[in-house]
Amino acid sequence: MNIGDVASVSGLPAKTIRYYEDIGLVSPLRSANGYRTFRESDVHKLAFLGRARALGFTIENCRNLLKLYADTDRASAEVKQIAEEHLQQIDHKIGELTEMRATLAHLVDACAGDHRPNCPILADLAMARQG
Amino acid sequence: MNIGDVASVSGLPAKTIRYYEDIGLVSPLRSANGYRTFRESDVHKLAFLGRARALGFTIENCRNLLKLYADTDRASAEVKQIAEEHLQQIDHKIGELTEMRATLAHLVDACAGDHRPNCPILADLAMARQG
DNA sequence: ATAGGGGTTCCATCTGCTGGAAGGTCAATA
DNA sequence: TATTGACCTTCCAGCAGATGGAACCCCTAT
Repeated sequence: MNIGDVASVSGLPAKTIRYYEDIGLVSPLRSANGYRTFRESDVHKLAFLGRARALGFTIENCRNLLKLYADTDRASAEVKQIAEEHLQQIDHKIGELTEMRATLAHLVDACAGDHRPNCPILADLAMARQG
Repeated sequence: MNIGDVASVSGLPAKTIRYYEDIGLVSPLRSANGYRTFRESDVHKLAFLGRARALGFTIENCRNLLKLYADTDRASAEVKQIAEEHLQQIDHKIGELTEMRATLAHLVDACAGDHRPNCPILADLAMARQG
């Protein structure tokens, strides 16, 4: 399989697949003309990567998950730990965003949004909030 | 005021303040020895930036907000629009993260997390989810 | 032969900083 | 006066995770 086919099968852009090879996540063969040749196992790995990335795992997480996946003797505890840590980070981010959202929604609400210059959003940004 | 003082007053690292000068967000004066000299207005701007960034506004957003802030004839509608767009993006991100969280939490739940190799998390990553 | 649709490499760019090296400046102290 | 130490300066590199583009090769069909 050439990179274009793999791209459409896996849903990952060709550029991304090359990048993943660059950083050692996947190692396709090369045919005589220099084209990358992907085995089933490579395609499989890339699909794995696509899903892990879609769940927000970092590249380093992915590297470890792939390693654990390849090791049929792994303890599921190791995988679970990675996932749990990631889950915590997601929760953390959601928390931050939710706080931002609340403040911002409050300000947007307070702003008339008309032709007049008076604007509570700018007023808030310009000086420390009191409450 | 020298950069260190501004850093402690504004809460922004000196590095960040220099960076903000680099990209034209703030333009402190220079004293004879080459040190940056920040006026009250610069400090004010930096505090503004700090708060806008804390609300997740991009640098480009900040640039525009500062411009609007400086323009006492602005229409609050312009500010509100920037804020509303940003709010939508925050909502979008929260949505994505919440979906990720749900999937991941489900998987983490399903994984025994013991010494045995069997792992639903890896199983899921390895093949398309069915539902 | 030529046009097109693949593929290849390499380098630059994006966001928003952050770290570090190499060096200048200033106030206080030994 | 010399020197320490805390400042400050510039510049260059790097982080994640790609993505865009230039310049070029390859292969098939017309």
